[in-house]
Amino acid sequence: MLMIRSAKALRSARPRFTKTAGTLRTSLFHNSERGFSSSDRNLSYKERLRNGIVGIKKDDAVALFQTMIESRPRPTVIDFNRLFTALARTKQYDLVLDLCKQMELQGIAHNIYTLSIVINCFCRSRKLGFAFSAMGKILKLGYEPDTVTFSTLINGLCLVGTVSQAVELVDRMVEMKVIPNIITLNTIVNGLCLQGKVSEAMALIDRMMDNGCQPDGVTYGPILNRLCKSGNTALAMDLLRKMEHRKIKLDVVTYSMVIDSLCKDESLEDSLSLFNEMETKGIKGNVITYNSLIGGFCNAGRWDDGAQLLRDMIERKITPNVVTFNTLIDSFVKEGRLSEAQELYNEMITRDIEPNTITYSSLIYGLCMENRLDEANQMLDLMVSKRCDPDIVTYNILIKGCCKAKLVDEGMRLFRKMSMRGLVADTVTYSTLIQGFCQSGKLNEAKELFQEMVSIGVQPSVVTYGILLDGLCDNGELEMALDILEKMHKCKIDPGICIYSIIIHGMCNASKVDDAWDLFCSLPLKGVKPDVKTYTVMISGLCKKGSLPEASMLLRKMEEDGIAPNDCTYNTLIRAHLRGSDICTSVELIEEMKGCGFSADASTMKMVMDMLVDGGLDKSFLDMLS
DNA sequence: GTTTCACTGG
Repeated sequence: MLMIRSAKALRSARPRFTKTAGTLRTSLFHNSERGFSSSDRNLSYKERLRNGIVGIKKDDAVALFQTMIESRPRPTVIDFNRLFTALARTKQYDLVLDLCKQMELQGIAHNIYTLSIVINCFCRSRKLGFAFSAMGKILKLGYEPDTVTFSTLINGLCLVGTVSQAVELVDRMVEMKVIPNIITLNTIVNGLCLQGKVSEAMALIDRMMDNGCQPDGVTYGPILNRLCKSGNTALAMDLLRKMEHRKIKLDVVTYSMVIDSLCKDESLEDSLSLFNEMETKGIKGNVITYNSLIGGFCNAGRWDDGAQLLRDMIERKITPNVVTFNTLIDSFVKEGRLSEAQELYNEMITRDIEPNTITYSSLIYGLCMENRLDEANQMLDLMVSKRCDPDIVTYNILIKGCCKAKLVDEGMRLFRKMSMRGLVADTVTYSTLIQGFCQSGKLNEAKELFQEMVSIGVQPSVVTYGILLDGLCDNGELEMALDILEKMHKCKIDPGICIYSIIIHGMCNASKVDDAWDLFCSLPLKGVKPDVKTYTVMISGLCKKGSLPEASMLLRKMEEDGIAPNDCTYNTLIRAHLRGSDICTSVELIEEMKGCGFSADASTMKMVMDMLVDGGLDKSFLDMLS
């Protein structure tokens, strides 16, 4: 793999940097993210503020505040502002507002900084009215609102989605001779992006640049994110180049967004070259960059390269996390490589990475695919014992596994177990079980379950209806299927082409090919466009009725309508013509099918073999098929 | 000395 080779070459070109365990530990203890110990509480508030209050927890903050209030001489408002800022950074806005009020009641007055913090907290809590009141208080107290005060309020307006008012406020601040700065601009750009107004955001930046304001990485972040999330990867790439051209420093986050977007677009080669470009500039990929790449490789069917990337990141001291392993495990499982997925799970445990619900659900899915239901159930017990709660997806996977193994009663047992654990069955749960009952020929149970979901207010989806109608048709209850179709019309549920295909199929199976044909012909009037499945089902019905010329004509019509036949369409027609001993047309159809890149399926091959044995076909026919 | 803005993975 080219990329990995080049990554290795890069690595050897850079100086190695190894942190010892000792320095790591020291740096950890400098960090105030840990809680306060009892000895901390004996420190003076000044020392505590100085020791660092980053990431302070609620209880510690309240205790510290209490100490400050009781201290004599009183701390200055500046010290309180420090505490409030730290708390606001942990998003505890209500607590900040509460403590601000208490401080005031203790006779310590707000200054303009405190009021800016208060405005920010109100804005972040989407309480714009109170934020503007605080602004009024600033004016009443004779303070002059500055760029920060205005920017904070502008951000508040952007957060509630009134970006036009935010822009008006910029005009107001300019009138008041307060100069907007880069943060004011970034705030407005973000506000525009929140509203999906990417073009306006870009235009604003250009206008600002004309006025001598230089954008930074923050300016473009929301735009780039928006472009990537809306699938405009090419535009995101263009913007990345524009940023480079404008000499804006790019970081790993910026690159990762575009790399992820390229991976999602299945442009793996482009994402790899961007990754290499980033690393060549000395910007090292992080776990998120690697997770995107691993996902991209797995999606492209390059599972082993994905696993190799995991090795590569470990070697480079980029620590994989639960997402890394989940991506690989899920991908290996879906490819039927369960044992490798299980090895990855074991490696997670070895590396002290805690599996989560997604990890276990993937493994349970893998076991279900192999009909290893006992082990799947054991896995469920294992995750519960490890305090990892199964969710509705986990249960849906297991229930589907039961139904697939024709153990629908076992599926019902899980359904009840799940409900007892407080999980509410959803449309997927009910649909799966209804399908299980239908496939076991237990139509009454299927109907009852359908009734139950409707009566408790779980909305059946088109998929649910499809499953039920298919089950009814397959079990000789076409009339009831038609009744339900009627009900769907009455309830204004758009059946969609899948449902019509199922009904047409049911009609053909019930030897009502003429009814099926009428329904088929009425589809355009209903505004529904037949797809390849609808055509194939109808062709199959005509063949069954013995109307081979009509069936062949329908093949031509679907091509005219721009619907490409698939292998199933061809095989259906070929078998029908073989059955009718029309060897000539069969040969023509086979040639045509081969030209489309399809081949004879198992039942066609079986029919050919049988006919060879009976002498109904020449041996040369077989050569043509291969 | 204290206040404002942003972005990445399942």
